[in-house]
Amino acid sequence: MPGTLTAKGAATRQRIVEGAAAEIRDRGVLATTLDDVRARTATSKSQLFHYFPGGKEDLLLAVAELEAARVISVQQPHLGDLTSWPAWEAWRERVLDHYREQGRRCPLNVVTSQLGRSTPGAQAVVTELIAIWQGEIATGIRHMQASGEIATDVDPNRSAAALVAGIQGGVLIMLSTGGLGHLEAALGAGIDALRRSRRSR
Amino acid sequence: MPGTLTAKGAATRQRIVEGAAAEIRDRGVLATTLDDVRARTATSKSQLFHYFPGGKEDLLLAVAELEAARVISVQQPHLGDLTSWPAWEAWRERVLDHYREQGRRCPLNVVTSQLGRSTPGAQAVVTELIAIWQGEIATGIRHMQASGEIATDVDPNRSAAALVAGIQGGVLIMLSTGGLGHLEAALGAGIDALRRSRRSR
DNA sequence: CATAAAATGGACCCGCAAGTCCAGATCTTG
DNA sequence: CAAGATCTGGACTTGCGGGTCCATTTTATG
Repeated sequence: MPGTLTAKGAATRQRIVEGAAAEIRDRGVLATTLDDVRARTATSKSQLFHYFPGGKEDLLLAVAELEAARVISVQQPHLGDLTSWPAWEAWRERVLDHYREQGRRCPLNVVTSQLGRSTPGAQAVVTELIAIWQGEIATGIRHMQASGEIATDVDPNRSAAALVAGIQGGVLIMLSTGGLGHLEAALGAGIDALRRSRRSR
Repeated sequence: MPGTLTAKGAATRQRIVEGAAAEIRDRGVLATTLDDVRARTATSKSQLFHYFPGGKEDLLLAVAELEAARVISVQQPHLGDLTSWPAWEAWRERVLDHYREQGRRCPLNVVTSQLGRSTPGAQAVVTELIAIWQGEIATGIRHMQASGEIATDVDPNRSAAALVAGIQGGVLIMLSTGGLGHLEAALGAGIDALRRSRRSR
């Protein structure tokens, strides 16, 4: 492991992580070998272990971090600005569009399900991702409560948790069945519940 | 592959599947080798390939079918009898209890995420499981609509889909974080939405 | 420009686990 | 009880893929 990274070194490291992520997206974690990554990124075996001393596990962890960041960033700027019903709709559409075009490949779920429970590092990545996601949604709910669009007896964290769970499940089901129906239903039901909260008191 | 199974043969086959399922529950798919299964079930290599000519994949598929059946049966008889609010509550408790005690191990999600998208067989198992689960819930909703406990403008299939997605996501998150909060929130929010439907019109 | 650290290439090792094979035991059924 | 199927034991092969090693080249820095 290098003490300090050269500019060239940092570039190579990044190339490896991105190449590995792409390979995994294309062919799955199970089917991706270090040799595949090596071939795709035009690097040598020693480079892989130079930048990821822990071997494959290290590399997978770096990929998981990259993909976790992607999951959030692809929802922006909508996710950070849930301040009106049209904004919620825009976010909803964005999420659906993303998974529609991404089709069968949810890189993060794939990666984490591979090393999910095993390594504490990967677990931390997932936990943080969920926390951020849920936090953004909860902030949106509080904002809507402040402007009187959502009833104040709604628990922002709990509702956000339910919504995140629904999205996760919807994506998971899509990965197996190929259908977007469940994701669409979960998003719709979750947002509808918020929207109707005012009227139901 | 045997043309017909002897009584003894059937027993052995079953012993293998159940042993493999237990091993996977204990140590994960990744860490489970055919030798582990062989040791645990007191069988020989040739027996494994005698009953599962397709090798590991065949065996995993059989395990997936077993676990899928378990997922449903553990929710019975409640899942098949969602005809009153107390019944819904009982079902909810059962699901939570099950995953609470099962802790970090969701055998089905583990198995399917391993070969999920790859093999059409495993995909069929998951698709069918989801369909049955969702169908049972939808039936319960229709029953409650008939007795006036749920508003008639609720789409049973869509609501059931959202609920199943929430449960799946909640379980998935529990697998990574260890917390039951999301599952609990998803179940609570989903049922609450149904319960409030009458009042919100 | 000298020197030490970092980066690179690629040959090599090694263990593991899936899968093969066949001899022999056991069962079924006419 | 005989014959053909089914079942079982376990040694063996094989390939793959993660990980090691070291020689060589490139880069930073005084």
